[in-house]
Amino acid sequence: MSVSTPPDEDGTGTAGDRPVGLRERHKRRTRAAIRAAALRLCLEQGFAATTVEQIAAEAEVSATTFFRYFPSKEDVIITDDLLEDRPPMFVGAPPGMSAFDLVRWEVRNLFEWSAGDDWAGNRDRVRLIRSDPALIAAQQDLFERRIGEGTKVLAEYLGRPLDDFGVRVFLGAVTGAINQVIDPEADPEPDLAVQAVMDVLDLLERGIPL
Amino acid sequence: MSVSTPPDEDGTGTAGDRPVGLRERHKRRTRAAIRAAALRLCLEQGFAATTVEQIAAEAEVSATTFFRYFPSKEDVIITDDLLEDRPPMFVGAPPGMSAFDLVRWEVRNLFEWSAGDDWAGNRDRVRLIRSDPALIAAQQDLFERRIGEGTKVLAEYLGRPLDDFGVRVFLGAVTGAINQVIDPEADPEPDLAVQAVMDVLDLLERGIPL
DNA sequence: CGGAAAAGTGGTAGTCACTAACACTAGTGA
DNA sequence: TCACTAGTGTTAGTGACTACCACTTTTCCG
Repeated sequence: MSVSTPPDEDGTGTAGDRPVGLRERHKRRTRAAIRAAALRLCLEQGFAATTVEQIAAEAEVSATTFFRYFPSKEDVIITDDLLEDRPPMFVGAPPGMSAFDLVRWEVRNLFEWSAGDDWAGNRDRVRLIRSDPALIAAQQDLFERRIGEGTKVLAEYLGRPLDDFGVRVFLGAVTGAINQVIDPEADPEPDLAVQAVMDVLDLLERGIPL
Repeated sequence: MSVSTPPDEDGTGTAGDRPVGLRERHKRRTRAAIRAAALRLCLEQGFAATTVEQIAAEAEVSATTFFRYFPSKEDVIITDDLLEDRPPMFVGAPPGMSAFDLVRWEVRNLFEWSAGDDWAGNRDRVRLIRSDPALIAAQQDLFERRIGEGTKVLAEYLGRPLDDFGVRVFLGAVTGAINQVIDPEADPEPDLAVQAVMDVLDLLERGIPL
């Protein structure tokens, strides 16, 4: 059992579900090429100093095409097809856990999952995101949206009404705390990050002694 | 004692500290005029659909001047001179409180303070901010920055090392939870909002029963 | 009081993210 | 093989924001 292997994302097109025609294959390759070009250029020059035109040129497409693949300049960096294809948070968890254990379970899964992928687990990418306020904001945004979904699932799991006050407070507190702790980490050893998150959860569960 | 009266912001220029020359007076009036124009137009047409040129025209200045007063289009709405001039969070609190009581104290002060002001307490403004993702993001940003300052002050107040792990977790949790609760409120009765925040703090202090 | 310095303003031109419309090409499915 | 469709490049445009320059007004000081 455990976490299933992430699908390949490198453009070979052996993964997906239904149609693996020439067209589909080409699209995946282009998408990956744009991502790679963006990361390369942004690491060199910084995100703000890199223009969409440059990225497009490097990936050998037009700027228009860039925007057909990614709705914004930030998106090319923060987006992550792997996570996108994942079910919403907490879905598929074994029943009967406490809210805290449920989060622990989800966090562990998340890290395991992304660690196996070239893009999602890419250290340079993570570092890049932390280096630019626009990227930080965009990621925050994405995070928030996921939490919105998570709230409903969590409420259901716990047998509480949707949009339950306690559930909202819980998730807000957990994610807020995690954000504070994960964000300023200089060197993002993945294992260290997981440990920090677990420490946060322990602290919140037992009550913060302040 | 208690909270001091907010300075006037309406352009009469009887408030500030040192120089109340013609120039300074004019600047305040212009600043207020731009704000008013922006709010009026954005409430009518929505924030996204309102251009800086329109706002500038309505306030009878050039677009260039607009950007001399406000660094971005969002800034004209989310910014708040009152809060800007306030000391950082937690400064001036009576000693010896717990972290939770300290936050309660700060929140109460904050609400009292802003309630007395035309701009900071403006309901339309609050509603407008909630209506547009760009404004929400910008406000979040401002909030985050304030919390950064607050962390240091809080650590010092509690006699802990700066950037203490527990302090960071505490503030992250508190603000994250508050965000979740305050944000989706349809009708922002100020007193209701305060009550919600207090409920959040109680919940976090006692431990969330989940 | 008068005149130089400083501060504020408008206009022009330019960059960059992003969108809409159109014509073109290449994979797809019958 | 032949229409159909999806993907692409080009062009033109909008809107936020910046840099620069010339002009006016306030302030400061001898």
